[in-house]
Amino acid sequence: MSKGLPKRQDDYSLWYNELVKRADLAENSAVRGCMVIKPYGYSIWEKMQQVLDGMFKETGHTNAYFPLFIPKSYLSKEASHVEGFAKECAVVTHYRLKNDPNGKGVVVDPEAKLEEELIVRPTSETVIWNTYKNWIQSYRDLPILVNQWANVVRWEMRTRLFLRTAEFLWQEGHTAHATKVEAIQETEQMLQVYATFAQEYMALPVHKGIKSANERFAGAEETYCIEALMQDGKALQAGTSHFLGQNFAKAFDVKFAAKEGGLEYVWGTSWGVSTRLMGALIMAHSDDEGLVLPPKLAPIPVVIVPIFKNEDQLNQITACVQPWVAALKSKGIAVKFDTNDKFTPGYKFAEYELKGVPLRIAIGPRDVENKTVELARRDTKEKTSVPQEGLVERVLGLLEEIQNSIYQKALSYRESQTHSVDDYVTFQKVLDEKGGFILAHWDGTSETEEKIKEDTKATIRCIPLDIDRAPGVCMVTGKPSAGRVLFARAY
RNA sequence: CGGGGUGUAGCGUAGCCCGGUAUCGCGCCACAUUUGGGAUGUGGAGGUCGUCAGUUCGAAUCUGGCCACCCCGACCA
Repeated sequence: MSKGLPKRQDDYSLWYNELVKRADLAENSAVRGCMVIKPYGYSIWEKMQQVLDGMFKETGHTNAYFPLFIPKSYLSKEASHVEGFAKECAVVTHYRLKNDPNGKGVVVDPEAKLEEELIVRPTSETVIWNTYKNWIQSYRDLPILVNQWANVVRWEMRTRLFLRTAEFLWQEGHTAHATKVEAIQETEQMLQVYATFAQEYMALPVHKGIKSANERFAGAEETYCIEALMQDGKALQAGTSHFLGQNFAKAFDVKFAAKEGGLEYVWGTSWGVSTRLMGALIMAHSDDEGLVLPPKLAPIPVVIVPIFKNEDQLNQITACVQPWVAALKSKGIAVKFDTNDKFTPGYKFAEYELKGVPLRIAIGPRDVENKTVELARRDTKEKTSVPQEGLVERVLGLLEEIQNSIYQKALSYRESQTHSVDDYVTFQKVLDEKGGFILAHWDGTSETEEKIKEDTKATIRCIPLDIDRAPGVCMVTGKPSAGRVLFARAY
């Protein structure tokens, strides 16, 4: 049947691509590597933004906006930063077009060459620290707690909808502090914000941890991250929070007069999550029938499908339904009452399943007579006939239960796909046969990490902060290890 | 960026080897009958064959460039 999705088991990445398109989340655009986020997909992103923005404000941050373009010279001021991003920058070299002398459209006007090229921001540390230099004179100006919602461009060689696109949407927080301790606290606080968001809203269990030196953000002293496991056994970095030390302050000469006297460099952090979270959300929960969305992020948490043969029947159903819609709305739950008669109920059932609507209520003449409705859960595919009495409370309870149940399912999947391994042979075997997270000992050197990556394609996702770590010996070199680290093949 | 593959109506495709302007299904439009798991019938509309150039009387078909997408690699907060 052409209407069915490809099966996850047959071809996971085909399943993912098809699901993103068929559920109307996004599609490829005419521009290489850049996607069109469609209304349904964008409304999920908006929900994410709304929740995250609230959490940022709650922790004292305010939004601002910095330029899309960064003078080329800024990027090179922080040595490791430029090294990390130089290979994937889009560059603006001219500012004007003119009519093609051969009469075919327009060409770049060679006389309109920029004195200094502009980089389309791959991230905004440089332009922001250049600005902070002017904002900061004294300890009284600190801390600065700013976030921006923006688009950035990284010229990736191989792109995938939501997971890696040449242009993507994200938020980037950039904070400046008087002390190292305070900056580290900020970094850790925002990591916790991300972890809370992932777990409580996305229903996505994540490990909090610290990146190894190899995987650290270009220009950071320490990179904290949250790591999630997808249904194909691959890991996905879902958010990062960087302690920048004084690196950018030094690069852009940002100093402040300390309370105790004397000039000191400012301490910085930056932290971000992107539309990649959409990819995580899709891959973590969805099944062969389509999307499975957690109620807290679903654009349509509840849909009511009336079943009717004529206007009379629809009117009777509408009379039943209207009070429920109003009551749920007053509790902050958006309900779609789909009275469209161009599609059959069966078609609608399939469509809302594809789109991941968490809870479906069907009501027809039979139900009107018996004072019942049919409730269908997207996550478990359970259908039950229940009395109309107390429906609103039942729906509220069920939404909460679905949210929890999706999380628990993802959590138990992750637990079942997490293995502790002590020797390198078993490590490779588990990786090939099962995938998932592997907790193993590592001697702490970049060389060993590099060797493991070359041998197995697995990387250290993080040095976990939320798992008890006991010393041991490295599975590769036999040298001492401070504790197990989290390995996986990753997106 | 290297290797492999693909590009024909909104979507999925046949035709390509062996040149003569295009097949089928889904979807779309109209009407009728339908509506509790992707309805049925009848009629109808819709195509610069990715794009640019070349060969030819004639190109979806042969040749070359370019573009995009998919898979594998390299790269990748």
